[in-house]
Amino acid sequence: MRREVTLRDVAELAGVSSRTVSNVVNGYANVTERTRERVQRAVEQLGYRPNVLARNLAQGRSGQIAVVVPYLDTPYFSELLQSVIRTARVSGYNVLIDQTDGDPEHERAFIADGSRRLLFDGVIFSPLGLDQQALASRDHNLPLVVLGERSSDGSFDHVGIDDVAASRQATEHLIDMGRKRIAAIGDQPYATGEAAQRRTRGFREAHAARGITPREDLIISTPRFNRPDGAHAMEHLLSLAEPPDAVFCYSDLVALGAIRTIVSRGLRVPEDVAVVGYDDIEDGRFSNPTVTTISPDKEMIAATAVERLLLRIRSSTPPPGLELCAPHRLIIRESTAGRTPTAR
Amino acid sequence: MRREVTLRDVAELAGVSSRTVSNVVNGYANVTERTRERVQRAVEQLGYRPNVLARNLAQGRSGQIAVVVPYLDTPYFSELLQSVIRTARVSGYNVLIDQTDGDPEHERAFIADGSRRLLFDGVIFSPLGLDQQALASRDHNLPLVVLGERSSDGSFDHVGIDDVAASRQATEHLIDMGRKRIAAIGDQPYATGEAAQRRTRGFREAHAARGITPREDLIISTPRFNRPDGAHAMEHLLSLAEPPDAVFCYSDLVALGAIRTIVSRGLRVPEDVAVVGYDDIEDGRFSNPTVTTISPDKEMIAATAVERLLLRIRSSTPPPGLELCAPHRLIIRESTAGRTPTAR
DNA sequence: TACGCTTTTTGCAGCGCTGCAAAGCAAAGC
DNA sequence: GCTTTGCTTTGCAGCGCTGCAAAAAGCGTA
Repeated sequence: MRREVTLRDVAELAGVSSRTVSNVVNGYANVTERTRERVQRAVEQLGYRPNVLARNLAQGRSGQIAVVVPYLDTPYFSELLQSVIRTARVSGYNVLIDQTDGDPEHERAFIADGSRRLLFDGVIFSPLGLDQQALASRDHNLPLVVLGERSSDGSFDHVGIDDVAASRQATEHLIDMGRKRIAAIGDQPYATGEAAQRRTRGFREAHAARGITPREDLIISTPRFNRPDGAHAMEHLLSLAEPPDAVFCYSDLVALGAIRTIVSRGLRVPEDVAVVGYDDIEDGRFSNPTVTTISPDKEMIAATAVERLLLRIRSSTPPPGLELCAPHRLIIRESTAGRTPTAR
Repeated sequence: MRREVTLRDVAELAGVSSRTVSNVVNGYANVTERTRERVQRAVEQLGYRPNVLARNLAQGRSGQIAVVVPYLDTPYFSELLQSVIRTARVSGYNVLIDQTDGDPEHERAFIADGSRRLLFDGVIFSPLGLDQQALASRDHNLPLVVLGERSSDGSFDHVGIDDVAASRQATEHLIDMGRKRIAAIGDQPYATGEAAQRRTRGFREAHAARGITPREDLIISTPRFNRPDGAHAMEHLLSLAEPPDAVFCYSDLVALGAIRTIVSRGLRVPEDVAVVGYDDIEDGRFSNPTVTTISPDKEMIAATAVERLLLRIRSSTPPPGLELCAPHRLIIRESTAGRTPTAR
């Protein structure tokens, strides 16, 4: 493997200093057209490519941002990641992705122990196993934007949607269609379940607003928000003496799992049990039945997260940590409204 | 922000040379216990963390591998990526992920133009828009493993399953359950559609093996393998004078889209139309009905790809490019077998 | 022609680490 | 006592690029 062409090689051929070549390559101002052309020609002739590693070291930055999510195969995250990658690319950043499996140690390693620090200039982080306190004890020099769980403590930005309002809206939709026994699947009544708890709060607020008392035995906890969890929880609910006639699920995956259980018991959605999900993943737009859901504006969440992170990376004095709220809307589909002739 | 602690700082405190500290930090042999301890203590006292950027430059490698896929939100890829990340991590590699949206220019940039070269030591690549020829004109110094499309030209490894055999098996299953008019959704009769063409070949072979002539108008091309494509193709098929009574779909997403269309027309799966998919993504295990599918051994594909890539990275003389075949099996579910619990 | 000012180009000193080869040193052999 | 052998430790020269500050070159004006 022949030695790589360096700045110096180009400089020699073009008859200028290596610093000038660097200036041309990086598009700095204050280079005469004549010089620029000469250098350009030498660059092409030698097939010069900047050495990213050397540049990184000299600049003390890597041009990469990391996105850390619990599970990559969760459609919500992969759809979100897609937008993050596109947005970051526009600003010249590569995206380094890692999944933690929700393991607190692994999550901690990413934002605290600095072993990989410098490999990325900032992190967009979706915690699952780390509580507020662990999050606070992180490396404070690391620009950080948090998604989903945890609210900001002022030292980082948090991007999400208004979970309480969204959940309330979803629940009110079920109440308003005349359902009397509404279940909730996905509560997580412990330190790391902030988002789940916000959704439960919205669920309760909706009941309160309509003057109803929710049945506590219909609020089901699940360890994660995936299909098996939903299927399992629904089995339990259907085995009750007075099973629910509607379910608010804290993710579309949970909803799909629940629907699967309902249908395989020979019951109908929405006639026997109406179902609302959360996240608006593509699955829910093509399932049978299609799933009514809370649709967060993922594009905006991704764009906002990247934008805030780059701002943090670029500013010498860290900007204040903001609580940023993206819009959401309730999308009504078959799982609460009966079948329509053609899929949409 | 205080200056980072360097090797030299540690060396000074421990009273040894910086090279020795380096040796200790990297766990090289031939360091006396006494020295090791002394250095270790200094490292901890100062909170020293190696500077990855500097190490990368000095070593001329980055410790990262890139995985390039067309679409991150395709469950098949995100499930596969999950395994790749886990496997790579064990060997001390970070995974840099990028999606190309199937854009040939973008794909090319990754494996040919070297602008990001050095940022990763090797690439696991799932091409979509690049044909065999474009693939051949890549940077041959870049260790490469290809997934899915394209077979190896001897200069890189290709990992996949036996598409022809799998497709044949899926189609035979439909024939053997007595279906007469079997459609195929997902053919791509152009240079970049190798995998699709292999599946079509298997589809034809199955017919030939049973002495049947497939109806050409039931072989439908689709630009991609996603839900909308499947839904759309199915609409066309159902509008035919003699619509099919079975469909072999080239991905589970296509199958889910097709099923959605069938069901929303008031027809039943599998009674009116039986459906087989490909990939065995989680969606198909919880959909209504669940989807019969070809299940590639994703764990093994991921493990093999990473293993071969690391081998390439580590060897000075490039090993021969192999054609590696992971096992698969046909998993029969409701979409070809009727509902399990309570039929409706 | 000289002077002050702006624009362009240059030289050099690192960034923090590792490869290489030589130096140091202790135990073993003559 | 002196050389040989084998393990430890060291010094130094980069890796290829950019930040900084100073030098050089233009340029308009006195």
